Amino acid sequence: MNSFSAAQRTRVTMLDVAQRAGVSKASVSRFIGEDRALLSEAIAERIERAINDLGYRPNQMARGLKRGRTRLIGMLVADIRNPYSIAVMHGVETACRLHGYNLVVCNTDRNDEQERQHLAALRSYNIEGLILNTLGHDPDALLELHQEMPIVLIDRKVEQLHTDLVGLDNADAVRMALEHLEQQGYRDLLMVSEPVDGTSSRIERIQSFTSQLAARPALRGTVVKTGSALHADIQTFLHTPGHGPKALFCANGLAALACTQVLRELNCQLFADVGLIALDDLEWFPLVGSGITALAQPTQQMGASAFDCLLKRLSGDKSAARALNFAPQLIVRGSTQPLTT
Amino acid sequence: MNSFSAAQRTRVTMLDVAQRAGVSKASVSRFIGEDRALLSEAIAERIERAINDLGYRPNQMARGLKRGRTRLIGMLVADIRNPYSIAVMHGVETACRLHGYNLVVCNTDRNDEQERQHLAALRSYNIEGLILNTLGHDPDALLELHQEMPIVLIDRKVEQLHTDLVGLDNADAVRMALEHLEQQGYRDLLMVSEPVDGTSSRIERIQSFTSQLAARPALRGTVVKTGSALHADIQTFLHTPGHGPKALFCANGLAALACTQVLRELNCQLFADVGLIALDDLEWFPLVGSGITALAQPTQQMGASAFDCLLKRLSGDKSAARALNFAPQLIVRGSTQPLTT
DNA sequence: CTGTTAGCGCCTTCAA
DNA sequence: TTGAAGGCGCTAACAG
Repeated sequence: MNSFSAAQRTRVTMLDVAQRAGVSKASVSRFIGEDRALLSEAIAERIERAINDLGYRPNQMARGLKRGRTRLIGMLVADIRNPYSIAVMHGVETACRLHGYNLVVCNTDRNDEQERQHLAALRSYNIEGLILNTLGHDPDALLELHQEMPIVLIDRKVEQLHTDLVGLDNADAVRMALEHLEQQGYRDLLMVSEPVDGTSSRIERIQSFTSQLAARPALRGTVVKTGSALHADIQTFLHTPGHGPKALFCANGLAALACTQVLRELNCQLFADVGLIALDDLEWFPLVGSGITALAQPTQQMGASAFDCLLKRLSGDKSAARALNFAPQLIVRGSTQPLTT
Repeated sequence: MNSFSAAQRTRVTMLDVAQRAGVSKASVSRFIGEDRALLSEAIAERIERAINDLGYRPNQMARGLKRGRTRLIGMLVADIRNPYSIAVMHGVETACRLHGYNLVVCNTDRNDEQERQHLAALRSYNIEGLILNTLGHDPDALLELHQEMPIVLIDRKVEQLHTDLVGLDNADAVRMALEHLEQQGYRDLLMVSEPVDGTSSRIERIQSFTSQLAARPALRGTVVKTGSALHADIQTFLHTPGHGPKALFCANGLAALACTQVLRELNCQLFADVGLIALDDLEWFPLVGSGITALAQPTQQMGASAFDCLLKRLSGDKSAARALNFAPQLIVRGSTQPLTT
């Protein structure tokens, strides 16, 4: 028994307030809830004073237990060290605060077992809704969870899980990238993606790349994955006499990081030897070489939208699941300067 | 009344399990709690089966209400977009999971009002302990909170709040930076810090810089702050004929970002014209110019330690508050290559 | 308008 | 070893 658990037991409760104000608990409850209008001036004032004197704060656990409303939103993130996740989370968090919700964030570190554990935990805290950036390796668990609460998927679809989805318009993003690269004079492209592993956004980006290339006869392109072979893949790409000026298309921020590292290892002139465009925009993009051209996702807005979806569902919206596909914004920097060749 | 709140009301409860297993709630409670040893094999098995059949998950809210133990840890972060915060948070989160705790993260965006709101919210959820990276503008509120729960400060001290502190050994970090810069041949230094604003770690770094310079007669140095004047300050520094080779000392990651931007705007050769060392190590440091030399904080470890402190306090440790000052690790890159002049 | 009365889901004596 | 009963702090009928 330490001083803290003792102190906790002694926290001022609704009963304390009621007694001090000389009213019933119900009145206090009305005061702190939505029925304040029902109270007389006099009583309301006494309660208010008592609350302030005692420093009373309602216990959300107890409220939640009774009403089934915890005002808690869960967010499960596959990789919290991905700046994209942080940016979205920031948007969610802001929206939560604006609406009186709080956010419980769990990071799975791309680990299935951790995802399982965290989902169980979130459920046990009676979160009202879940924002989910999942590996999707266990759709059944998610389906079951969806029986109990609204879910919004972020960035990645899950087979058979028909929930709202907030993500990027991947086809359009790829279109913008290809169009820009072609305009600037690049002809020979290498798309670099993280390993797919069932991630829908990665699949969509790669498929869009492949299919749209077919519609742009001026361009040639290949796809490779990040990992130990990346160094060799990029080297091969650069040294194979090609179809014309070469550029890399990085499918997300981490791929951009990996590619930039490799280009430096290969002693490339950044970015005179090879162009580069990246999906996602990171704070250091302007600083590397002549700057990295980016397709920035409106992450803040996406986070806010995700929360909005949840809120709508929580207030009874039962319409069909929607997919919100946001458009990225092209930010041109030195890595795709028009070629003068 | 929507399908979700309805579903929630229907979630399987301890009573359901008890009935299905043909035992009392008390036995189920013992099974899921720490008294499983008291149960007979037969009953334990029946309960276990019932739990699995029904997919029962104990409701943490109810448990918390009864026992005062919510297994919830709060973490308040001043700026979630600072990679340092993320890294520490990642350490905390991992430690939490290992010990069966969950983490509620709040971001104040460096805003006092948001800090106040978030602290109130965390308190209302009966978190058991708090990891705090605060602006420290309202010590009284924190003192009061500390009556109720253990607090561990991260990076920043708060006057009169005598809690455990996890941070960097700032004096030693500055010593390492100065020693390295001097060894590499730099003589004229400019320290760039974010505006102090009462932040203890910033104050300590600046004070250490000033006082340690006095003990190194070979060096000269000045201190400036990030902000709109930074461009001019750095320009002046670079163009003032000086005491010898020049280098910047960035007091944290954000200062490093700001400085690198300015150096590019000034068309500096990164980093032939001027040296640079930064406190904090960011993923893009190797990619800029010849690479940025860093003093990396052991963030993961710091996060884990913070949680450890909390755990100790929660289990009754009442010893005097400790300050855990970690040492950074020097990572030499191109920005401080030995000068050959 | 206000108070009384039942619980929300769980844990914890206290008996059996 | 097990069960019954009371209550954690709060809300939601129901009376008055």
